[in-house]
Amino acid sequence: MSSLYPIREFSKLTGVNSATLRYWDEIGIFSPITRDPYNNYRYYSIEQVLALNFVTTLSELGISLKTISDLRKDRDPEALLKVLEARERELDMELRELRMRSSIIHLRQELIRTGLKVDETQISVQFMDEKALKIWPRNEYHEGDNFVDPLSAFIHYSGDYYVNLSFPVGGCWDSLDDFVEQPSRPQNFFSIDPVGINKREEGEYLVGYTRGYYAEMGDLPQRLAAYAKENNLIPYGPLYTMYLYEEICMQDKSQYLAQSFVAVKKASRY
Amino acid sequence: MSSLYPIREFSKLTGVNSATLRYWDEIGIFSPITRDPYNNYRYYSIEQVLALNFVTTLSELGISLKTISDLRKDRDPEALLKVLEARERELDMELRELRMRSSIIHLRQELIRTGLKVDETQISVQFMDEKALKIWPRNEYHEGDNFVDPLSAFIHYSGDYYVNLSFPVGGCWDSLDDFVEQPSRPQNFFSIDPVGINKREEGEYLVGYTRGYYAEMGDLPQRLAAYAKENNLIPYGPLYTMYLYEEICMQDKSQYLAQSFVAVKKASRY
DNA sequence: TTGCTCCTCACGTCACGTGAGGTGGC
DNA sequence: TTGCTCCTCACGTCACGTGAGGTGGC
Repeated sequence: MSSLYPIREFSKLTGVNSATLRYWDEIGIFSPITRDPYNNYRYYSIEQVLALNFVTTLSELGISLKTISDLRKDRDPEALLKVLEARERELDMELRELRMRSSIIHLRQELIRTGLKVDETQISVQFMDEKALKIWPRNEYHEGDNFVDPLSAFIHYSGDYYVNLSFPVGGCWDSLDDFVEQPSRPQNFFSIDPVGINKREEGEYLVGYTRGYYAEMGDLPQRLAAYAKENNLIPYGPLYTMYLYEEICMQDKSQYLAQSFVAVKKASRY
Repeated sequence: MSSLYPIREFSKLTGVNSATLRYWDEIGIFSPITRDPYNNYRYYSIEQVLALNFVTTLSELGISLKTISDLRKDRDPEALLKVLEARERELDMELRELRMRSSIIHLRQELIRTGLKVDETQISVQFMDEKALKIWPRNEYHEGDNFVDPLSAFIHYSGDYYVNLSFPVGGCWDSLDDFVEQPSRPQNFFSIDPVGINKREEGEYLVGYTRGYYAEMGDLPQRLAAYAKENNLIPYGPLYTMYLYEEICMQDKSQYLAQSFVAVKKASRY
């Protein structure tokens, strides 16, 4: 005859909180092998460590106590197999989502860190790595529209394009010239999405910053253009604008921090 | 002046349930831009879609509403960065645990599927793949001990050995001969743990089954030995026993289904 | 009057954790 | 008597979801 353990000892042995053991007893999922008839103390046997382990395992797998209780009432390998198969599919989904959330966090951190270490007043030339993007459909503007109109139109239909709006969103113009001409009308929006099929190419970029609400670019277009001219740089390809600080980390809408950049090459000498 | 959306429209636009919007308003995390002074209807603006998106993103990242609310009260890039860094570390842990749970489920399924398709009465020779194991310390038996004693002794100290008891556990003997001699005293326990440093080698195995409670092996040792002899097979290496059906899927303890197997080679002809 | 959207308020959910107030045997 | 472990019962937690009962304007 093996010895019996009162609840606290059994709790230490298994690492399961006594409150949890009482709760599992109450809902009939796992009960002590015997009770003291006088004081109602719970007593567990050593073999119950193994039995308890199945319950904790299933519970840690994220299977509800209701389902576990059903499985324990009507024990059947096929029923268990079905529950496990279903749960595995769910876990697969959860894994994929967790990985996505993790990369969202990573991208946000990059933006904020850039914001923290930057000298906002300076225009500079920097090497930037290749980055996967998802470029959204071309924006259409009507009289009096600002960036909000095509953005909200798109948000309406974003489901159709498999766009995840949790990734950082930016605006892009076909060229620096377009940015100078229409600074509050990006020709496309894009999101920095690791599974995006578009690429922002690696290379040397002309980079500048400005404070202001969405699409309020101040004199940044002019400053970029002037710097390029003075330094004999030829801008080419699209101009991208990202918000480093917005809604989440700035109270004052006029203090959102935008970064704009466009690829450049040295002008040849004659 | 852009148009205003009542709660149901805003809910459709953003995919956030109206009850959730009301709750977020109540706890002060995200409120409509205005209210109708007569009937208290909530009205949201299109720009709020972007603002709401940050809240849902942070919430989907698993950041508590309390933390989000703190971040929104005192918006500061560094504070947000800290929260994101902490959350990223947590997500890393969660990812690792999810992957582990997923492999636990996978291993359990394998055992049950084997049980479902097996002819329990037959001894057979089967090819088995290599498998990672974690072999536990040598069992010590005293007078009158059965397998439960070293098992419970080990469970006491399992934390010291970094053993995860959620993986399927089996017993092993140094040889078929040892199994025949002491069928209820495995010399080691082991767990099928994908990060285990021990290996069960691939090859041809002599396999048999029996019903009974843990360590009640019936005549299985003799049946295995007899089959080997009749078929000119030489068993070598350790004998492994796994439970295909136990506690989780069998009510009747005498009906647990065990599988035992040992590597074999053909005896040479003279 | 009917139908519609919205409102507030209260209660339910899930798996416990925490504490109050009390008991039994050394 | 004190200290200890255990007991039961009730309430709190978190982020909502659901439903009851009521309002305002077409």
